[in-house]
Amino acid sequence: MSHSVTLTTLDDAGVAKRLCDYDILPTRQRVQIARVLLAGDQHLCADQVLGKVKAAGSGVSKATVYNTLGLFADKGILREVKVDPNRVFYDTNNSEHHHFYNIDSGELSDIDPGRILVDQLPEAPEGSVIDSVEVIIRVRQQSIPDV
Amino acid sequence: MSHSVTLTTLDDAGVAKRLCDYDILPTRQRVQIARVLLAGDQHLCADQVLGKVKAAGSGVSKATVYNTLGLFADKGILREVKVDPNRVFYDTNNSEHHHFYNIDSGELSDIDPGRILVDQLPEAPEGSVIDSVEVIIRVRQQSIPDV
DNA sequence: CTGGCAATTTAGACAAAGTCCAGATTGCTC
DNA sequence: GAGCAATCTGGACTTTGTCTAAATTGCCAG
Repeated sequence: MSHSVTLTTLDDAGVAKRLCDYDILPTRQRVQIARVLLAGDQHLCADQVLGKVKAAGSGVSKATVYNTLGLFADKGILREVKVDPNRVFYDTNNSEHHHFYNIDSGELSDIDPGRILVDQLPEAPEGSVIDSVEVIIRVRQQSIPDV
Repeated sequence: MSHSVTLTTLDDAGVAKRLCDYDILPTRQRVQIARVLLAGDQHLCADQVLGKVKAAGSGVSKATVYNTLGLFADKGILREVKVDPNRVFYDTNNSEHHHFYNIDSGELSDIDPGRILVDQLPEAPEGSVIDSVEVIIRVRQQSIPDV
């Protein structure tokens, strides 16, 4: 039932099937991008995905990577995380959870869902409906205390 | 005691004093930028601040606006809100609160602090300390239901 | 098979937000 | 008012992402 399982061992056919499950036509490029993404839980930005796809020897253009990541997010196979004003992260864990963002290293990590609780959600302003709730805990590298 | 009071009637001397309170040397440009910002509670991005400063007939360069907003945020006179990957918002309300972000209109609004509660804050990952906690509730324009 | 058609992909031009730099100004201090 | 540090400036540059028009692909009917 869980769709956030990620297997490094998924072959092209498996990836293609996964895409179909999400109502995505599995073109060659999409399968290649999905293979990179589904190699374990991770938080990547478009540029990193492009780099990894190219490193894997697959020719996929920048525009296609951007289009495809947007498509995947729309279809729900991954989640966009907007935490850094210069970069959108794509999270292969599409279940409900929140994030730590290390402002020094630029790294994103998941918060154990059991360890945080948002209560008393307010109503959206007149004429709007809630789309998503995101909690971002920004952390810094622990500084060495002054002696 | 509250430093988030904003007065449209603040004169240059008042703004300058305010800046000094925050340990900011009140240069001409900084006072002009502060006057725009302190004209009521608002959420502006750098571009909008630049536009307003120019509209007020004051010559201030783009670089200075960016530098100054960063400085103001560092000093705590305003807060950066990173909710949109292409834009940093500066919030003149520097007290603890969270935001609604309307993804259709691009508008940011405050959540009444009494209407939301984050509980059970998790510990930061090994070697890091919490810098800030931000809750963003993304909302959409309520769509007209299909008939 | 083969023509036709829609969806997808592509390279590269473009756009927006923000940073960087080297030189000019400003404002203190003595 | 000379010297010096801080600040400001225009403009080039960078980064992330979007757009466009043309090429490619996949698929179906005949």
